[in-house]
Amino acid sequence: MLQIQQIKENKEATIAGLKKKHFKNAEEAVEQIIALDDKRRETQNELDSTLAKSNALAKEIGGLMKAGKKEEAEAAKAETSTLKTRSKELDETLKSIESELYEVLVTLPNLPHSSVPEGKTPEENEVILENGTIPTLAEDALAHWDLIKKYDIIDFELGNKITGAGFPVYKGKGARIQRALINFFLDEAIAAGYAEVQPPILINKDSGFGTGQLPDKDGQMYHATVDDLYLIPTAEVPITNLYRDVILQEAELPVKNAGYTPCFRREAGSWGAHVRGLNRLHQFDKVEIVRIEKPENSYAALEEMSLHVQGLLQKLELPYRVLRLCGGDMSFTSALTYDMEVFSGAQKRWLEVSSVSNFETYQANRLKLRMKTEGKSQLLHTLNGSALALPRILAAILENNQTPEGIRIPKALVPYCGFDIIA
RNA sequence: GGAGAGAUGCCUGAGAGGCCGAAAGGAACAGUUUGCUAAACUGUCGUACUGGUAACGGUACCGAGGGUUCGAAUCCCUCUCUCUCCGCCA
Repeated sequence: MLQIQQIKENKEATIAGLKKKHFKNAEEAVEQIIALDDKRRETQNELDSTLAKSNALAKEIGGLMKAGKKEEAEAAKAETSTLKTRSKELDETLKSIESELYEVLVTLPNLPHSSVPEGKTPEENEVILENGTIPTLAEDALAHWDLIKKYDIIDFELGNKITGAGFPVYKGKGARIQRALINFFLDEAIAAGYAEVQPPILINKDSGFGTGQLPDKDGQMYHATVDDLYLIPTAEVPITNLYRDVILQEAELPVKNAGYTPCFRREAGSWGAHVRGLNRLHQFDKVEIVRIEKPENSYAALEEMSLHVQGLLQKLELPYRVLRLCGGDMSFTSALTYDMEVFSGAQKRWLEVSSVSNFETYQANRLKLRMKTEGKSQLLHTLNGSALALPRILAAILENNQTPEGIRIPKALVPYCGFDIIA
């Protein structure tokens, strides 16, 4: 959520930023917010002074009662009733203005960082670097959805039976390589200074609001209605919400957390030709890194996170590229996002495996995540990134490393797997 | 799931209609002092909105939401959560 103060002080920049994000009616929304805020302030001032008067009167009455001046007390009592109705009215007006203001405010996306390229579609994202060699596979190279059948390591049919489409069953070396990847990613994160956390994978509504999944994206989450809980779409949600309503000491910063969780996404309406096999699932595994930073450090932290993710890809010997997302393709809440994509040799396409973002104060404002400096509290910056999501990594490993003898396991992963080939 | 108890500031904990934004202690921070990994003393020490250049004010918040009252942390109702005991159980 954007801060009203900021919108007011930087009206033109706000409108320009919203436009870069392809938000419609930017001017109208900003004008409306400013007008509503003025009205809110005016109403609150009147309410406060009305309440101040009746507080003073109440005190007076108390004094009169004690002094035994009953008649004077009664007279004063009569006076309070008009103040009371007035303050009730004002309170209702204030509440309705506040909720109206909130309704408009939450529709505004975060403003993009100045380095974010103009553009609307994924094609307009900026490729900022490419690393590794694109593998040259044999003509008859198999896509991962064929490889998993050939070696019997992941079973979609079985998952269909148990749950439904998009819930695969990992078997044998398939299951073991999953476990290896999770441990590998967590160990790397810990080595990079992240503290591991294991959060719940069901969250309540407040948490959904805190990171911005609610109210607009509730259709993307599985909802356990009996208890009104949601299955997490990413560990970002529970981990970031650990710091909801928290005021941190400066010395506690930066906060660096990492956590493995399964992630659940309904992916309503997004199934198509490009989502075969492991490319898109309803349930998948991911190690997420989350950071809370002082505003002046957040962009340095973002670069560090990007390098951390790249390091993982290098150790897994996967060819990758890094994109800086354009205004139109960025998420609602992000100020700057890097996407990491690996090249999937048999599908001959890039697959997004990580997304690292700086949200600046956008999440912190809703979370009420602050730091105290010199007696004043200020909002902090939040960042997160996948490090990494498993399915597409696995798809790329399987495809790129296929040989007539079987699938070679990247060296870095062998100690974790306990085998070096899937044959 | 059944029964009981409770929810107060960073923590412990008092407060039982007006003198309470809230005692006291601890923690933390600042200063003074003592020749030293510390003690003593003094001071500061919740959040948000809001008025004011500022000094300094106003309002709201004692789990959440309602109600009674001129006046509620305190009384009433609803909800949520926590703890203890019982039941069930990985």
